[in-house]
Amino acid sequence: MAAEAGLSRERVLRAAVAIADERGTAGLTMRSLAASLGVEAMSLYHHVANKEAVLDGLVEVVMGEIEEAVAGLDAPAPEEDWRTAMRMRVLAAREVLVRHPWAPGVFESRTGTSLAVARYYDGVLGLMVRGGFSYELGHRALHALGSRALGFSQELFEPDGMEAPEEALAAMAEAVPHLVAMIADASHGGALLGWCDYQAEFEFGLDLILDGLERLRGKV
Amino acid sequence: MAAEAGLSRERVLRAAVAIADERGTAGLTMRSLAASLGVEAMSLYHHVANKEAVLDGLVEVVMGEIEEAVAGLDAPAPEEDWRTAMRMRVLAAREVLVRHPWAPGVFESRTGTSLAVARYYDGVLGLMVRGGFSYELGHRALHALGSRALGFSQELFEPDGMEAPEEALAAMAEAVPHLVAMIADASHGGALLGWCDYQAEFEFGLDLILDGLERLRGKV
DNA sequence: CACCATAGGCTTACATTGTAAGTCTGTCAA
DNA sequence: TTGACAGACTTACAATGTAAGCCTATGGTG
Repeated sequence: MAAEAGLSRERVLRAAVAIADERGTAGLTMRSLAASLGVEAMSLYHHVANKEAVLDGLVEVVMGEIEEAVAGLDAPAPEEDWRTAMRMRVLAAREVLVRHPWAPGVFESRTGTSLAVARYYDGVLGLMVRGGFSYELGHRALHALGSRALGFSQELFEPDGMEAPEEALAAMAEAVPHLVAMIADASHGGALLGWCDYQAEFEFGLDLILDGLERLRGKV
Repeated sequence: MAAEAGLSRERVLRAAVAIADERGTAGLTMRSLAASLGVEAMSLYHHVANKEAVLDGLVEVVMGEIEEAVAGLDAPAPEEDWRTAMRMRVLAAREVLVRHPWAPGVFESRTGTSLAVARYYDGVLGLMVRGGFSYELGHRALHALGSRALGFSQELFEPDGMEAPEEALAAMAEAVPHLVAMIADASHGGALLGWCDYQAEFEFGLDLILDGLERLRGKV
């Protein structure tokens, strides 16, 4: 929409984030990106190698926001309370990802490790080591946490839309009796939709893992 | 490559799986799929609605293989030992996914819940309920497990290729001191590449979660 | 000062993809 | 016999990434 001064890798990436935020990654094409900068598609190639590089850049930007959020945290020293320090860090990362719902998909699509992501995991590992983890346990912990360390987990169910809850469920009712019973049982919310609190579920899973790690700390 | 008799949804999906297995999903186009069946691209549309439907079909096929693997299991009754029953089920699913490395990506790309996936999770939930879980804990457990219940977890690091281990690591060495130290420390394998055993790491994370759940069983 | 190399924009053109629309043909029921 | 239809094919197009080359102002150098 806005033209302004010359382009730059930074301006291009910022615009890409903006488009992804409002239209999702499907709406992010080299042409739409260029248009949002008041420029032609091919001009972008003076600043980024290709579209893959743009996606890599998105990861960089998001990781930057996460590092910033983590830096602004007032967390306990890991030597004192690694569990709380870790929990705060992960939840801070999660807040950033919630602002960019497309980010998990982009993270997963990147093959090969980006420096920004490696640096983040290095920080996570450092935190655990300072908290008394052996490198071996730290290693296993990184795997066990997986993307949860970055604040997201794979939801195979109802990722975004509403998916016509009643009809869909009714249609498969007899095929999935336990799920139906589980929803019927739920004393929470009451209705079908929105009856489950993703943030709470995320924290539950995170705590489950952190508890397990704490129990192993020092022993392995 | 082979023509043979008429098409059918099943033949199309089988061919799609074959292509994904050998060329990855990037190599799976309507044209390549048609060609592998000795047919023109548009002919496929008599049997599948569109490419999305093909991808949905891939999920169906994989879930079918998983259900088959699970059915062939000689697992203890959940009432006796839910933990072992669950563990065996998940690892059986994982074996199927290892045969189809593209599957996780396709699962993640599907929005909205497929019947096949819902049915699988229904089975997992049923197992836990028979093992003494409340619906509430079963619910949380499904979230905590996430895709791990299907046998895969998000690896943000070195997803497939070799990624020039020494050079890449050396390049980022000063940015990620803890990771470097961790690798140096590793008494396992010895070399950089292949030094970490994904299957073992997966099982570690799985057991961490199952242990945590067992501790909560009956209490919530 | 003249000059020209370069950065960074633009235009054109093409291959690859999914898929809409319509055609052709053999099979089987009326 | 016929005629409807399933299921193949042909053609055509829009969207996308990107290769190749053009054009122009800017600024360092003879």
